[in-house]
Amino acid sequence: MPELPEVETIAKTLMGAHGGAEFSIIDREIQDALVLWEGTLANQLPGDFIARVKNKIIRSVWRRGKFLVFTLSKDTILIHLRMSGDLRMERIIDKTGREIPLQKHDRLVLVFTSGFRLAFNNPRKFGRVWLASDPAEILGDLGPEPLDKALDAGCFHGLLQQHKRQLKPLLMNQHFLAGMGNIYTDEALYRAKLHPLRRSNTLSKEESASLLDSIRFVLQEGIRHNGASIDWVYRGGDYQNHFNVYGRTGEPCPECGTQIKRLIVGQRGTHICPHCQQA
DNA sequence: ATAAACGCCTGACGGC
DNA sequence: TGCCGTCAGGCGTTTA
Repeated sequence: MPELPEVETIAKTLMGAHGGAEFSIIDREIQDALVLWEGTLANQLPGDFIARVKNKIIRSVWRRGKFLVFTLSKDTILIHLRMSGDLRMERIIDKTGREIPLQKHDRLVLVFTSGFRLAFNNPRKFGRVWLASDPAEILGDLGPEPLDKALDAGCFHGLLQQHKRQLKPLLMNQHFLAGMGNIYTDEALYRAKLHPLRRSNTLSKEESASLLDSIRFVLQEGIRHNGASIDWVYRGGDYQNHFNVYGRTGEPCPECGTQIKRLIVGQRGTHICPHCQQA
């Protein structure tokens, strides 16, 4: 499910920003970890992972691209939710003293001494968890953060010029730019009035600047709405009610009224206004 | 260098 | 009701 705004929303929630301070994982001590599906661990054996996180304290939570990063008193946990991952911070014991059962597809659980636990639910088993002494081991190859002010229009134009690729797959390549996924890429290209198959090196400086502006706009709007909730994977945000093209095949373009068209680009469902976004 | 094809997994949904 | 194809917010590897 999650792209940059959804991961940002989760990170803020785990810092206590939304559901209240008791759901924060900051300064919580990890009492134990349950590895319910071994494949979840990308670079550790279950026994080694559990031993290394036990009795560690979570000092900070942050996001890089679509990765969630927990800095521990020693070592770092990194989580990528991929398509269907979700995190649940919840009480272990309910008010009547009964233990709350784990859910179907819970793959890994961090148990805190505070009486809460963080469950990593992951139906499709695509998501992964890493443990690293240095987070750069995992994050090192990521492209720039789209919301980082150090990335200016001129710089972005230069990056686009370095490739002769279709815009949409390039923007979704995490080595090129970190955090864009299928939805926000479609929305950004629509807002910039650029066709997803346009070659990246054919953009003018003005078009590159407009694209960067559009990327930032849709990401910031996504964050402001606490992300998007779609289908059976629900996160609590409502940005899905503000999509202009994604999932709106056959509906009128808000700008010109032309029917939104669905095509396949880079093996991904892609939504455009054929009038506003000319090839 | 670029991109298509495929694999990894489970679940929802629509058509028959 | 069940079966079947299609689709799904991601990404790595292989192939062309």
